[in-house]
Amino acid sequence: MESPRPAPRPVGRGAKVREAVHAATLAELVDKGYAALTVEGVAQRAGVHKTTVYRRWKDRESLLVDALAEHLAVDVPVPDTGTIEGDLRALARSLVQSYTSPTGRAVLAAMFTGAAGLPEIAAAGGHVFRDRLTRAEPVVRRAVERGELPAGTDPGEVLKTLAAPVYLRLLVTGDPVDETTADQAARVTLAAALAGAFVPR
Amino acid sequence: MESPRPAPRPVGRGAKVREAVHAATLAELVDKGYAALTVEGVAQRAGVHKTTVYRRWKDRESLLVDALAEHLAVDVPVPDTGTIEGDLRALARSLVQSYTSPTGRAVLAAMFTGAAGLPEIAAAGGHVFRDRLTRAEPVVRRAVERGELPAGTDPGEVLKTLAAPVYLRLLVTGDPVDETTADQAARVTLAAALAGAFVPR
DNA sequence: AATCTATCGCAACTTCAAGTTGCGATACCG
DNA sequence: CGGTATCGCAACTTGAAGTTGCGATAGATT
Repeated sequence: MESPRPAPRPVGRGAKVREAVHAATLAELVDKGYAALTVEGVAQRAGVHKTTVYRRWKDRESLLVDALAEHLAVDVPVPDTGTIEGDLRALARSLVQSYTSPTGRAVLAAMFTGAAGLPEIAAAGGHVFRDRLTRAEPVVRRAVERGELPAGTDPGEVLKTLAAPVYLRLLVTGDPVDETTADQAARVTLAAALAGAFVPR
Repeated sequence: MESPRPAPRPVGRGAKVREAVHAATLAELVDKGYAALTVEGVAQRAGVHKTTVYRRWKDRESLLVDALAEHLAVDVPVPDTGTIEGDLRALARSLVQSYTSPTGRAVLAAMFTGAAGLPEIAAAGGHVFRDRLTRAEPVVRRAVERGELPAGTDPGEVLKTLAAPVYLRLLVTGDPVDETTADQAARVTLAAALAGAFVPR
């Protein structure tokens, strides 16, 4: 019990600045892309001076990591439709949806195709993926318990197979991605799972 | 029949310079990565002056595109083992192998995770993928003709499904990629194909 | 309402790589 | 052995990253 105010003045005008800069960062990411994103541009869009940005964030990378982390800090609900087919479809469609908005595309590009050599951002991307995958694993486990899928089916492998075609199109081929893509991914994954292709030999 | 020498002096010492700069570009890509790749660094490693590089290539992007294109201009043999299972396995293993060398990783990173906002490089990456996919389509068609796979099976979808897990691990999750990954991808793809999951509804 | 203090705006600065230019030197081709 | 294209070299411009010191401002405290 040193002082009655452990936080001297953590929230003042600073909160608004922080928010404005985050929003401006994502907006610039959408407009210009990662390579052409400049701190001065972000600052101007946020109605803030460049030095203010550098006082709150160490460098451009820290700013990016912070903005992306905040944008990704949304809880994605895990479906439970009662059948594995419905759940896989819902998961795939949810994945597609999160990357079809302009902001979603920009965030994806920044995480996986923009930040080469920036370990923190790449790590953040991998972490987000792993986290969502872990949270979705019960979908597969429930299906195994219901007897829909063979015992021993590896949840992680199933979900990676579900997500892989979506990321392939987004990052590699550049093909359009829509609900059809999601449904086809679910169809393929379900067929393979039913055939026991995800049970370790 | 204007002049007996349509090419005044296209190949002189220039060829050696070109080769040296290409090699140095890939080497720097491996050592420093795309973000930290500087034209001056490439020039020094190639034993050449910076201006010489700029005389042959318009800018850093052109240099990258050229070096990557040359590195990727190798004909990948299309397998024909007699069974679709053997062919899929061979294709997947070949894909894995091409990205497990240090140079392979560096090239992959430059194409898909390094050159955001550099349309030419991204387009080159997509083009390479599409080309190899087209050249591998006969593998699926032969399997359909042999009666191994259902009639109407979409070759492109099969091959994308085969490649997708490999790219997912390389670009998104960062999981290790080896023959096991390739074999599992082939296993899953084959199971789905046998179940008719690649026949348009 | 007056004041105190952390935060912000501003301008000037350093550093570094991209890309350019002009000129002198050199290596290749005939 | 001479001619010409190519290369080395040095000096330059440009633009963004990141830094520093000082004066101005807004928020919380009394």
